[in-house]
Amino acid sequence: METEQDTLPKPNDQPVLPRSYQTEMVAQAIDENLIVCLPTGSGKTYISVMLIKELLGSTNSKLCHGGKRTIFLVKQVTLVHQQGDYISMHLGKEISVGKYYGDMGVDLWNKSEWDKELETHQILVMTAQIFVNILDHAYFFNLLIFDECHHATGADPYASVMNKHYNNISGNMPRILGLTASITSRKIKANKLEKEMKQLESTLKSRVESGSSREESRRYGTSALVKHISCVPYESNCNDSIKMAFEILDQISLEIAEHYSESRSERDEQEYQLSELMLFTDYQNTNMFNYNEQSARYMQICQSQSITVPKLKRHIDNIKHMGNDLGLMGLYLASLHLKNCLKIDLNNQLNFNKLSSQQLIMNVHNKIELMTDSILNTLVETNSTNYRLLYSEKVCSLLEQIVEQYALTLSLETYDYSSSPMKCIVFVERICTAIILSELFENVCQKRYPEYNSIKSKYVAGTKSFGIKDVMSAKHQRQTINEFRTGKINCLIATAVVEEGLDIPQCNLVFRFNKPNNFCSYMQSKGRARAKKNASFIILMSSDDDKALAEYREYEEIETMLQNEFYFRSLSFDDDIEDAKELQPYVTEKGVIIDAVRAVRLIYEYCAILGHGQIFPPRVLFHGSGPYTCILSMPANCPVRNDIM
DNA sequence: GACAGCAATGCTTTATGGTT
DNA sequence: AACCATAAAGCATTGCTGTC
Repeated sequence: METEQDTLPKPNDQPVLPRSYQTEMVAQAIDENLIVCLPTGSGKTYISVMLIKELLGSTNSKLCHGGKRTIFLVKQVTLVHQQGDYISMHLGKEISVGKYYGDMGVDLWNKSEWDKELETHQILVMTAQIFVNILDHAYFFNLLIFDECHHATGADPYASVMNKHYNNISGNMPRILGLTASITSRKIKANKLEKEMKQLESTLKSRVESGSSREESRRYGTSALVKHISCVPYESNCNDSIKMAFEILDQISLEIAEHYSESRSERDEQEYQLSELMLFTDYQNTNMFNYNEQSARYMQICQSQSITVPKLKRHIDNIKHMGNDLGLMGLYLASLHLKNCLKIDLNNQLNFNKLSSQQLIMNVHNKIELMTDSILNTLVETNSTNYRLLYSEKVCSLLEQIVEQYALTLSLETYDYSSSPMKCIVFVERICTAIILSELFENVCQKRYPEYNSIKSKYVAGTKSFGIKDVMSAKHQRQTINEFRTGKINCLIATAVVEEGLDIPQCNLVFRFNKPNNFCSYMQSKGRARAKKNASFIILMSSDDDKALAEYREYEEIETMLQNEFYFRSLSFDDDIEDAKELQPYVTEKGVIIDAVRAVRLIYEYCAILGHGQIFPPRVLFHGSGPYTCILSMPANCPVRNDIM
């Protein structure tokens, strides 16, 4: 995620110099609880490292002498390692960082074991759930960092940490730092952003600070070129025989639904009978036999329904979806999957099911087999050169774009990249899309069209899924991503797993094949596109889908709002305004009014331009409470050398 | 007073994750 | 591997409101 490109410790690691907005953020975080809102890739984790360093003082003494500890909370287990290593690397050897997650059996630990851990480690990285568990032991913490803090909503462990334990405590409240790129994970309208932001602020008892209105952080954030490509939906392109295949699928779907509702009414009846029977059962003698029999029958029906039939329906829906999204080839590959699946089912699980379900499955299997082997197969064979029929326009333009970009990258490439010059990610919504699309690529690239041969693709998806079964263990995931990092693969097809958590290298080409589910998702996937030069973020959408277009526009609006929001907010809503009002705004000869808040901002911007923030941050010191004086020390490379009063 | 259209609500499906 | 939880989209239902 937003660790820098060199997350893996390298031998020639150069010391990272803080950028001015980072220093500024840290300076503010020392004084108040803060939610840092910066785009992916701008070094949020480094800000937390700096803050940990600043507040290290209170973690030095032993627990019994009033020593406190720093907690870094993350959402996922993989992030425990990733962020833990990052922090540990930047803090140096003398600071001890502990890592904790559920698999270690920490839940079984008692207080004395935790005492030991807290005594030996000053910084503890863990998943939020574990922190909730140990909070009962009443330890003291100086600093609480929430990684990806936009998750702090509803009943999330993040929120429950704040709500349950830090609601009424005023004296021993730790300093809180939230890190996020997107404020909210919900899908929201631009005009609701304000509300969400307030909500998050009140949950974390912090203030949102997004330094991204300044030039410098923007430079380090994502600067990908955004491109929208609208494609004609596949249905309008296909011919009658393909439509027929879809009709068969519809029919099967209908049959399943019928069967389902039929047996559901049967189940309802059984349930009714069962409940009737229960009223008259004395649970001791004669009626017991009836009751047992009835309930056994009921269970059987429940089981046969709940396991196979809805699954089958989902499968069919998936296939239809594939067909519409990817084209004939996708339809063919997907139904091949189902055919094999059903064959296995027929061999294994048959005895579990009721007779009518058996027949249904058999029936569906036959139809699918017929469709796959005779209709689709011949269609694919006879149209083997007809691009437009085999693949949907979305797939076509995806391929075209990749090839185009590949050529471009090759022509621009300098010598420093020994591995693959191109790294490309395609984000899809469903796991099955990822599977089928990668098969499709393989098909296209290796067999039919050698000009696409340079594309080597694999997919990454979550471990748990329904529908098309294809085990994707965490180990397998890591392995695939490693291959991607080293350049063995140059095109990764991924679901939302990759958006958060997994450590993905920078890419110069990122696609949204399906639309993102929410704003957070949009930001994360966009944040993946940040190569040194010529990174593109390409959105594919269907041309008849006005809603999707509106959604993207909405996201872009929110994005710019996030960059500017902070400035407007501090003028109109924050309690800063009271302080600011006390100071007379400065008016230039031309009549431009600069008030206190704006002035501070201007100074920081000026400094950013001056030294790219790597020399010294400006320091502002306030004295007194009523009419106070302010000492401003400018950076060393500023022409104004003396302190300004 | 009847009917159409829009907003709020609830249910299901599709993802993800963590823990046992 | 199975279970739980969350979030959001899509769809259907309900209820309100405005118009004829």
